[in-house]
Amino acid sequence: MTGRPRGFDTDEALERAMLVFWEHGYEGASLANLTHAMGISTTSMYAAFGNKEELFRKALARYSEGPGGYLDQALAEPTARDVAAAVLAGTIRSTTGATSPQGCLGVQGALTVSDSGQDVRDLLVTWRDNSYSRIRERFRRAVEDGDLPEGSDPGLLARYVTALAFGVAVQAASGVGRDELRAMTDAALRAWPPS
Amino acid sequence: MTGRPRGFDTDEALERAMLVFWEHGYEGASLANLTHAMGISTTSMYAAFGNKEELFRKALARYSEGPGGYLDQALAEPTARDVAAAVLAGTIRSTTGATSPQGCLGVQGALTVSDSGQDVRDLLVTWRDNSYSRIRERFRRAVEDGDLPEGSDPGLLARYVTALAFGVAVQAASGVGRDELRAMTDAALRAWPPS
DNA sequence: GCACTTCCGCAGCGATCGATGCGGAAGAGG
DNA sequence: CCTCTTCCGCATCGATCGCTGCGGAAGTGC
Repeated sequence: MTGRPRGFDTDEALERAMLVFWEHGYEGASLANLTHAMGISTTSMYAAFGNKEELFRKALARYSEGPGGYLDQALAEPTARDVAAAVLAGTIRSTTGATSPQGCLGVQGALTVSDSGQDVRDLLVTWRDNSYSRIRERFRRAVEDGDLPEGSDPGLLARYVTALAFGVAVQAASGVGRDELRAMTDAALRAWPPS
Repeated sequence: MTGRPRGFDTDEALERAMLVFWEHGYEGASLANLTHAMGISTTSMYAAFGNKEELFRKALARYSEGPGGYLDQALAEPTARDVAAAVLAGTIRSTTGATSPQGCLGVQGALTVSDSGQDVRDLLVTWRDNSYSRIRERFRRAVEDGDLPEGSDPGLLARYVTALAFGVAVQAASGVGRDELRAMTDAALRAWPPS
């Protein structure tokens, strides 16, 4: 038997949940907030997503492919400079959108947590480290290609780009505007690559 | 009449509370965590500090004068380059200490909050903006002094330094080591000032 | 020693946290 | 229409949240 079909759109509900987590963080978003925004009851949420932590994991995955999808495209840019520029431009666009929360879910989702939230904090630490590692590997390839000066440290350059990106995310979360951040990263990139 | 004197050291208790807020954030630190670390009962905490939010405000003030005190000294450096270098060095030292929590209280204390924590979030937004503004004013003076090239944008340079500092704070909170961050900021400063 | 003030441990406040059990409603297959 | 499966609104769970009233203990000034 097939049974009664679900009465709401799972993707739509997950999108709404992602936005709430993005704005309030994992622990700052209560189930009441989430289910209200998703338009479903707590029962339906548990049946469809498991529990709050699983919901967050799925929301983070959706974030990575949606608002955070610029990273994939940035890594495909032809030169290391273009990669750095695309990462920073994407970060600024995503963290200062007019129709979405300010800042980056991967940064502000769970930078600090209570004793019971350590798993989610670790998840985001891994998420940020994964972003760093992918950029570092891309720069390593750029060195091999002769695109970056011989002897360049891919790890150092990736730390630099991610530090700027995370710094942008913090400032965006504080309300700093898109144009001002863009002017700042433009200036930083004029001195690319740092040595 | 004088009455019975307080049975604990207020400064010591505030120091302990600051460390708990630093590690877990404002909302991630429960009263049970705080009072246990402070070694006092909730009653004593309320009598001495008012309530949780007031305790946080006092802890933040203590942080600004203690672990965050490097900013004052950095602004007194003779050149803009030295100011930038001292800000970044101080940030790294403070966010990667072996005996204190990783990261920066002003960043991770309340980057995102629940509905009831907006006041504390705004407090930290103001705290970060104040740091930015002081650096900007210092750079403005550096331009007047001829220490920075004519036409330099003090606001842009201050955004750059604070973005790096906040980026360092996020990475330190993720467990990135002191030496690696130091190498990164050293490289960034070799291209100072960005234009 | 006495009177008086303040401190602080205990117990518990109402509210909210994440998470569930129950049972009628709703839709699918025969 | 009937049966069976699934969905989901309602009520509520125990735990924890920030916070406070009570009252004995403790220390101070006379």
